[in-house]
Amino acid sequence: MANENENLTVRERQAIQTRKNLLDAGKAIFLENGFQKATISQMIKRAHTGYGTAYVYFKNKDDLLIVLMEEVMEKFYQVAEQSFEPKSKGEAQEQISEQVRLFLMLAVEEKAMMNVIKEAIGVSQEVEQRWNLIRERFIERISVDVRYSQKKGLANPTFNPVLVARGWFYANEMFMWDCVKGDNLFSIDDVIMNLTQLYVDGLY
Amino acid sequence: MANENENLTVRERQAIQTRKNLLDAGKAIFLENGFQKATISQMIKRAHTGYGTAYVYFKNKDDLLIVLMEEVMEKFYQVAEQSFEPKSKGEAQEQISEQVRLFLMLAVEEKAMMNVIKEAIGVSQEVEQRWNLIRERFIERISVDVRYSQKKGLANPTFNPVLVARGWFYANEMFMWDCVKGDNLFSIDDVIMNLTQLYVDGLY
Amino acid sequence: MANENENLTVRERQAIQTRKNLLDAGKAIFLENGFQKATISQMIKRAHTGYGTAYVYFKNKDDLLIVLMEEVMEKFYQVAEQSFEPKSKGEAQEQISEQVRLFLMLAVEEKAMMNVIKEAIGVSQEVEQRWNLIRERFIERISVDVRYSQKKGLANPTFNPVLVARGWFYANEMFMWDCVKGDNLFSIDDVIMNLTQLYVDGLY
Amino acid sequence: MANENENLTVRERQAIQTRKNLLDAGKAIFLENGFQKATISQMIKRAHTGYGTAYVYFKNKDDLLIVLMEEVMEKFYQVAEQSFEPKSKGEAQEQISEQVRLFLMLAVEEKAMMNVIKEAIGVSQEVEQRWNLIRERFIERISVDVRYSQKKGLANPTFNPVLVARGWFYANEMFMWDCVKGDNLFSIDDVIMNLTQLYVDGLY
DNA sequence: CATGAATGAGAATTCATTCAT
DNA sequence: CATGAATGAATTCTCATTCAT
Repeated sequence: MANENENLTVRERQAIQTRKNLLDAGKAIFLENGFQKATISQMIKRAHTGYGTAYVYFKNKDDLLIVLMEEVMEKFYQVAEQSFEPKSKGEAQEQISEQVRLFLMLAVEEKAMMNVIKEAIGVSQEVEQRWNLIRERFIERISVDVRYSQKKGLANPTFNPVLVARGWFYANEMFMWDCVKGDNLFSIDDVIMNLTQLYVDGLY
Repeated sequence: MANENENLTVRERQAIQTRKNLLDAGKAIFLENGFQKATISQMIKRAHTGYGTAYVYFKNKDDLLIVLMEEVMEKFYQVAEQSFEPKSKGEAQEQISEQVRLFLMLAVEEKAMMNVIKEAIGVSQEVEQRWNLIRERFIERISVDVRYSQKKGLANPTFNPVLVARGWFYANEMFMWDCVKGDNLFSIDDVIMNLTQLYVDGLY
Repeated sequence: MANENENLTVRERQAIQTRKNLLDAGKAIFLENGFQKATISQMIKRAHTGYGTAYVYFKNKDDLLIVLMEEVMEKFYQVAEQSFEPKSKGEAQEQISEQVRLFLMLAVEEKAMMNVIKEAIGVSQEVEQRWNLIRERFIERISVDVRYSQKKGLANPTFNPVLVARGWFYANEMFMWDCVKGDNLFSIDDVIMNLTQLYVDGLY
Repeated sequence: MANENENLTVRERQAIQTRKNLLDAGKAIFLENGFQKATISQMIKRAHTGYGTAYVYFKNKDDLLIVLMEEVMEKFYQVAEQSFEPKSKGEAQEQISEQVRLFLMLAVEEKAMMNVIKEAIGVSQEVEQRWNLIRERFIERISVDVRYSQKKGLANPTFNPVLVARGWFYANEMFMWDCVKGDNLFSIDDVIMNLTQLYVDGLY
């Protein structure tokens, strides 16, 4: 506990704090202005650091957002990582349904940040690449679940798990962006029900 | 003499030609440099017109791309507009499969232009909005097909046609961007087969 | 018809004027602040043009200075281009002496600008290259004179005209920079006398 | 000799080593990147020292280069300091010729470093001043030689030794920079021969 | 002796767009 | 219908140097 800090010199602790200040300030500025309009100037001003300091810790604006993005996505990973060991089609549907709900809810909770991220994905090569990595991680996890269900004789074994996982995630991701955008044309529950049912009916 | 009419006609013809030159030059420049790096300068230079001329025909760079985009999407609309009146689940699967194939093939054919469009969607509000409109048009058309199948007793009537159509299109669209990106991890045929089967098995 | 031409000419005339304004302003700013400290901002401000305008006419600060430099060097070229057709060693010494005098006088006259140029040569690759070109032009001209004297039997024919011309110009150039620098340790007349005598005694 | 080090405390020895590391690293970095692109960062990294350490030993980047420059110039001084006591014009020409050869050869040997120095002279006031000092030292030495020859009745006594020495060194210096630049348009031997002959024929 | 976190000045530059001709 | 000279906003990112530890 206290040991952790004892291992660090005063200098190191200050450095960590400075980085954190920058991250916090960056997040606030991004949320206020969006990705493109946000400037490093604003951030260092709010973090009470010097101009060069930001560049000690982050290569540039994109880089800072990526760190923030990973932080947010951490929560999503936890949802994706949930154990999935259904014993029947019914159980599968229930669990998948629940996972989709958590996924969308999380997105809605982090709505503001997700919108910044979406903007950044379109604008910054680097951020887009990072998002693709994140996506692949989700798809990979879903593939495992599909394979599990196939092995257990619950899911149609003729499907290619990777392609199914990919298609399934794509639909979810796009609905997620819809939810985040805010002009909610549909109830989230309707989306979940229809989406899951179609998937489960098709796959299982 | 019919001089006046002929003069007007000549003028009109010149105008049409100028517009076409601009469009052709614009397309070439977009394909060479991508959306952001492309400049109006380059375009008017290649079209052998003056700076201001481009603005006679197009509101701005985004506007020019949108015209180009609509031109390309016209072909896609034709695929979407194909009659869909299956008499059995088998026929449905066959027809949907074929439609997906045409959709993806078209995208691959127009690969270069689709990549420019993708870039522009991320960067330009206007283009993004236009793309959303295009997307809605596709989804609308699919909804009609779903409803038809439900009415005919082929498709599960408990599904919300709009949500199903949307989810289905989202998956297709994302795979389309994958195909267009070029690092083809999967065979298009595998994608089509798995995607269609899952959809048809789930819906019908 | 004539009107159209006049309109075009008006435009062109304005453009030429704008360019001239920029050049004049640029020169003034360079003289006031030196090469490195001078900024395009200051120049456009003094020329009463917009920021972008400067970049319509000049690629960058270096480019603008090069134009100014060529303007100044034009006067030097005229000295170098003077006819040189001595009939005796005495005449040669007299003419060379006179040329060196004009060369150094000119440099002293344009002292301020020459100092800017010297600074720029050290700092900007482009300017340095341009200066090398200018130098070669002088050396080339001197070579011609040396060859003339050799042909006339006045100068020692065993010397390589190009190398002699180069060495001779180098010494002159360096003394020129000394004169321009201002801490005149020597009288210009002494420099001319000694330099020319050594050269003429050696070569003729 | 080894005593010198034995007299030093561990601390002092470490300090000397650190300084040497910095100097070596600095030289390597300068040679790799040129003067302007070289950064202190790179140097301290390669020398395995901390940021501040470099500033314990050197006032700044220019200062470090000056130390390196003096080291290189030391060899040149030795050439300049060679005894010069010719008994005839022939001997003078021979000795001067040899000195020029050594001078140019040395420059070519240290080509890489000389190029860095040239860049630095143009960019840094401090380095330029130091170079001027070095130059004066050479000129001073040559003046002594000229005076010696005049006293011995070998050289024309009407010449101002200081001005002759200066002109002579200027020509040599400039040819030296040419040799160092690398696009060798002339054979070094031709340069030496022509240059020396002109000088000796003129002066003696 | 050694360190390294923090600093901050500041000039260049682009290109879509306008509007007078 | 066509032109093209003029505009100008606004952020980036570097790196030598300092000084508290």
